[in-house]
Amino acid sequence: MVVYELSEEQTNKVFRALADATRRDIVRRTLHAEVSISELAASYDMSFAAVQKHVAALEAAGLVNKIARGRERIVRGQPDTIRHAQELLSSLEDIWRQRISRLDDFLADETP
Amino acid sequence: MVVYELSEEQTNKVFRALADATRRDIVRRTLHAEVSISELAASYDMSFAAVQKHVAALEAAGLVNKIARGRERIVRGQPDTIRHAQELLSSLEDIWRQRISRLDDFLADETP
DNA sequence: GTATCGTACAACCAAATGGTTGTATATGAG
DNA sequence: CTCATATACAACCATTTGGTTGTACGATAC
Repeated sequence: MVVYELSEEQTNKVFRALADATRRDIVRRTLHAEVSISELAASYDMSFAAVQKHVAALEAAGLVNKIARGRERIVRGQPDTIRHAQELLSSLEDIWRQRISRLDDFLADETP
Repeated sequence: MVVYELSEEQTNKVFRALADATRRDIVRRTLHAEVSISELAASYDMSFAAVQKHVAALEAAGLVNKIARGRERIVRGQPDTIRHAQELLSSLEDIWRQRISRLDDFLADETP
């Protein structure tokens, strides 16, 4: 049930974007409800421009998108991209599980 | 069913470590089978020291560990840490699902 | 023993990252 | 219209990252 393939470069961006507590918090908040950039900026101890850059990194990764509403930009989380990241991690776990089951087979063969 | 809590800093390291194609490949290979650092280094178009640094980043993130075997260091993937990352992503997805179900409730209320 | 292999680690470098301030521009309020 | 708000974006800076080469050292092969 593979949905879409992310390029290596896109995958890098997704994980890179998630490797920062502020950005993870922005993702949480924008998945929970629609928030403007200035509302986000009010929450963090950094400049508006810094928050803007974090949102831009998340947008480039496809983890959020922005829509114009009046003079505000509403940031919305993109659950699909999170699912892509989950699928990649699941595929890693599958590799492990296959190894375990290979080991089980081996043991079943060797110890009759 | 929370297993362990990763500190923010550890979480950063995990996602940062996964934000690189070479490192993701190392994780895949070390989950599949035990591999020495020099075996890994032979696969990538970069110096031994560069691969060593990638392994060190993965080790600091808890995504692999190293054991000594003779003069070799065997690198082994750590599926538990991958599971931690998955749980974090799942918690983000849950936020989204809760929002959808709140929206459903609202619609059920408003449209009798 | 000596030579070689596998690893560790330091020093160095260019590029990317994560923050800042400052300026410009469009929208909404009064 | 004027003023304040929300955003965009450039320029700048310190730190981190991702690579390099070189040196050192323990373990194995011969």
